[in-house]
Amino acid sequence: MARLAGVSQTTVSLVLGGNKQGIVIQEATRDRVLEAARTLGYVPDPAARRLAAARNNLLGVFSFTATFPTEVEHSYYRFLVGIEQEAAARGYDLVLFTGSSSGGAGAGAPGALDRVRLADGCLLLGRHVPSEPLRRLVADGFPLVHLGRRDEPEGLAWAGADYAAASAEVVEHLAGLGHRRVLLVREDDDAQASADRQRGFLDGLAAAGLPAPEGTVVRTARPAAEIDAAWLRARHAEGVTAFVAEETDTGDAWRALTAAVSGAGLRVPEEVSLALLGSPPADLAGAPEPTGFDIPRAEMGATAVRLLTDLLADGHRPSQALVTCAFRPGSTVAPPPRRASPPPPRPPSP
Amino acid sequence: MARLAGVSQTTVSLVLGGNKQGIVIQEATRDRVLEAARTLGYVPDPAARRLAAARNNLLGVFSFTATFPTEVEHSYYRFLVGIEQEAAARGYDLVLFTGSSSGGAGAGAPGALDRVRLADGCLLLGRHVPSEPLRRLVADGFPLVHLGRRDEPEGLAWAGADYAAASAEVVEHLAGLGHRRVLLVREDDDAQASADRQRGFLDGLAAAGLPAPEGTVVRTARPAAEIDAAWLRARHAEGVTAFVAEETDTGDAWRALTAAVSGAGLRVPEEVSLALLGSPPADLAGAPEPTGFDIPRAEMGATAVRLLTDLLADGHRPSQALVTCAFRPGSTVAPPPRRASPPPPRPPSP
DNA sequence: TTGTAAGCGTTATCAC
DNA sequence: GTGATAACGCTTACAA
Repeated sequence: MARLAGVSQTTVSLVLGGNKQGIVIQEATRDRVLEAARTLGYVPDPAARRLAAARNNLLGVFSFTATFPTEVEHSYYRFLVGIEQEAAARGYDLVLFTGSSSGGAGAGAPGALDRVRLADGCLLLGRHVPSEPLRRLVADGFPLVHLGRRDEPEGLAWAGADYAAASAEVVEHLAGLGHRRVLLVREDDDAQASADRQRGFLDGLAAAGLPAPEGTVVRTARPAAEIDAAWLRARHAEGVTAFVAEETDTGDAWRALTAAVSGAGLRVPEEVSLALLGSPPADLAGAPEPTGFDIPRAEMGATAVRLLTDLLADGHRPSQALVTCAFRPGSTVAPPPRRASPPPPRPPSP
Repeated sequence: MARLAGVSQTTVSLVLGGNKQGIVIQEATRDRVLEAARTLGYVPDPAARRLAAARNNLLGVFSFTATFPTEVEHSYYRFLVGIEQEAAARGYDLVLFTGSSSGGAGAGAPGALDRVRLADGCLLLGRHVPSEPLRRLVADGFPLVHLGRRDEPEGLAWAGADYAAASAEVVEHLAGLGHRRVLLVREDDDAQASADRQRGFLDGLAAAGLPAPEGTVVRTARPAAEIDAAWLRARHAEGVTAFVAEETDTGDAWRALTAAVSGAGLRVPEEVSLALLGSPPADLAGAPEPTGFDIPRAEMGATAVRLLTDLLADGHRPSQALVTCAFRPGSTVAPPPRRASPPPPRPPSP
């Protein structure tokens, strides 16, 4: 203990700790403590600190899949960039709770989530955060911020991307170019992110005064199998001039779409326009840049940290923040070819 | 407290905690405690248990550059993959010290390194870890493991890649193919990793019975400027048939080399062979795969964690581990063209 | 301005 | 087997 190096324990705590009480300490004493601490390399024990004061300047990061999966592009890397920066700027260190990594106790393990109580507050990552343990944490008033929209446990704070607005913007861009029939290809799951995109897509259609007949939104669990050249040619023949895919974990929807178009022998963007609600998968890095929007992951991470530290500081009630996604012009969209403006007279095949 | 719900505190701890002592507890009591805990939604406070147990199951990760730079390829990502997995498997959480991120206190800030003491032990990342603060930590017996070889403070444990052996292997591969004159292009710094590669390179030359005349190792601080088409043509004219570059943070050496070769109008591998001691930069992903070796970063991370937890567990003295790098055949190496086998008769330009 | 003492919620060591 | 009781290292009234 640094107390050996001069003064008393209280003083040490006052000097090294926040000294929220505004107690005045002699410059000399202060320096003596600092000096001693440096000499001994003394650091207050976070656990003890947290136990006594309920605060230790540690922010937790908990994800229900490995935080660092083998494949970079499937990871939370971009989020962490922002999280780390913002946390550092605010004087917090990060605790990565590994509860859910393969080999670990597993996210389902009872108490896995409870470990986050070691930190002052915690960031939650991932689509599939189990509700039950979460609910208790929230009920206990433990400061939590989820990365991504999440309505589930009421009162949970979150920082999400405004997929809806960005998706609407893409659709309106398409409409402005003259497209009248636009299709959305999405995953067949219930993720909030997918739902938001679909809502934005439909809103965009509505805003542009375009109809959204049956079949405008295509849900598929296996894009590679269902979205093929024949399918695409059929839709194109029906008068569809633009296809929109959502970004998925695997990027399969977009991959299937581009493959189908080239399989159908159609040129992009001269004959068909393609848009992607998110970023393209890494392995398509060489291909022409898709029109769509970028998910501001780093900014979302930073925003989440800001939300969390605000929560910690003034005990405000949990709030939520929507971060704007930047429109990406890309080069896969153009005005539709003349003949396709109105739906062709030939009756659509059932 | 669950003690209200039946029995005593000790019993609760025994039931809910690990019960390492192997103490036997009545089934009935046990159930009563479990039941009560569930009813009250009671969860042992992790901070308290860690305080009492004098261990907090936290492994530190400290780097002197931001742990998550904006560009993925410049990051410690691959290391973290292994670190996270192994830590999780062993029941440890990770503390990411943000001390060195932009916006933070800065790595140079006094006491920045001392903060790691809040963890049970710490992993050190990065080439340029300052020695002085480190030395004290080591002297105090704080469990530390450096990622990468490091002789500096005696008694520091490390987990490194066997660059020397892998580099030698690459050179011998080249020699086996018939190359007699091979050059190494390396950075002009004093990193251990560079030194190891150079040593392995020279060892490989020696093992193959090849000479290493002056100029065999080219040190350059600005590869892009010095390694150009003219330079390469000159070396080639002198009889050099293979060029080896080390992997650097920026990948510049390799990038310069490949650019110089194509600038000189030489075909790879028909006219010149190229090898890379490490992995190619991400932006060259589309190019033919360089012959060389892969740095087993994830495995290094996992090994480091293993070393560290061993240190924690049985208090063994710090040890070091060398992880083998896998040879990567690639497609940038082939036997040298006939005429170049012996150095050409024409005198080398000075 | 500085020191004293009482917890914070567990775990560990003993008697019972 | 189970229950007191003393740490664990710190913060925070409160006393000096």
